Amino acid sequence: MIKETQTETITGSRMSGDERRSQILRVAIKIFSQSGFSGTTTKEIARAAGVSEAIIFRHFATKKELYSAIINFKACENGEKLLPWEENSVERDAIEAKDDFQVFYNMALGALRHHEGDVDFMRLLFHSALDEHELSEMFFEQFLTPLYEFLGAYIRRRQADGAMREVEPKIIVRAFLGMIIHHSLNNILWDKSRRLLNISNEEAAKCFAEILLNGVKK
Amino acid sequence: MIKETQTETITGSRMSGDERRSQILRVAIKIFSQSGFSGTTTKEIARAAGVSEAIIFRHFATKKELYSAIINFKACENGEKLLPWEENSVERDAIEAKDDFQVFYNMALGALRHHEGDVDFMRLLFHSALDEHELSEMFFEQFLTPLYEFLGAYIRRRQADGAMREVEPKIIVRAFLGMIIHHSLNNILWDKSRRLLNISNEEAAKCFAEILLNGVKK
DNA sequence: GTCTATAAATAGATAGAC
DNA sequence: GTCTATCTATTTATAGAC
Repeated sequence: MIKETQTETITGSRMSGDERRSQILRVAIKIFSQSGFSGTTTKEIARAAGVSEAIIFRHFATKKELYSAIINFKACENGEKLLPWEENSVERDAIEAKDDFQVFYNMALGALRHHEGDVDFMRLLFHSALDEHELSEMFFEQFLTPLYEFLGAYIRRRQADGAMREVEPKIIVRAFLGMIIHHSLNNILWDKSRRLLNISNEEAAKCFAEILLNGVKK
Repeated sequence: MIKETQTETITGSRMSGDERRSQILRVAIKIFSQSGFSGTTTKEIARAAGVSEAIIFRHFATKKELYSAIINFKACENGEKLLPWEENSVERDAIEAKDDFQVFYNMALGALRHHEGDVDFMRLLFHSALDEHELSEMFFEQFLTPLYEFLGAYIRRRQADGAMREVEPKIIVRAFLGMIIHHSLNNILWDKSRRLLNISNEEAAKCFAEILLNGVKK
């Protein structure tokens, strides 16, 4: 009789409470990201995690609590490396040196790689945005807003240097993020087979950075 | 006793079959766009339409059929004015005259206005993309693909004229659509109160067109 | 064309044995 | 920590009266 997990590799012995909790969360992220909150059943999650539904409800009081717990789990998983652009030394050097291409190229490439490597979370983010779940608000407050301020501040400095045209920096940021996020969104949602456009992350980052910088240079 | 519709203005007399069908569809679009397919109940739709659930199932055999019927309904509602860029005379003239700014500005402005005026359908489109429903595939085939070809062809001509740099046209299209769609997406999903960036459609279209055209000009 | 009432299926959540 | 069995609420869908 199959009792042990079917999707996880750890088999043979019973997990500790924390291990099981983490495992359920990892599975839940995948399932929720596929079908959204209301499209996902606790039964599905239980099956994918290789446990009974009752176990789910021992670790999480309600389905909603499980969904919300994903936020913290992800936050911990990423350590404190939210706001990645501030910790990356290549990025810091490029900013220091006012090497515009390196700043924008590295940011684009980092984002594209991150999106590609965590499609599940990207989908979860869009689901939560449509559902108006708090996860979406947190993403906005803790990630999007700081990013706009950080990039906006850099652009403002370069405008003061006379290196960029006097366009509202936030609009420039939106244009740039638009290229990047929309490209990832296409890859994830509509053009999974890359029929419409099939380019490497490196090439995309290079083109986007060039278009933007030529677009705003003086 | 309240029997007549609570959300529709036509009251007093009983509707014809077709009228009722259309009314249910209009209501369904709104509700589905808010909560997605699995997040929406037929009871909700019935209540919002001011009819009993049984009526819904008289007009549509299943909930899924109702969801799918939205596609045709929208297609008819838009008449044959899909691919709007090919029918707009201002747009045609601008293309004829090779007035790049007018071409890109008008396209951006038209799209932004359209998104703003049909938020429900935009949300529906994203829901269906995450759900991998056929509506999303149709959008890709019938709208996105032709748009890439159309804009891509224009860019190719301008490259042949020596007016634009030799960058893969599809990448340029993606960058441009990215600015536009991501801007609308922000307005609809994350920045509904416009705290992050509050600009008119005209200003957004102008900035995006300028950034793109300077970005790719020779 | 519309309703009330209800069947049938499925969802989330709990109890109690091991 | 995990299971089987079960309860309750909700949801889709149908029947039959008006």
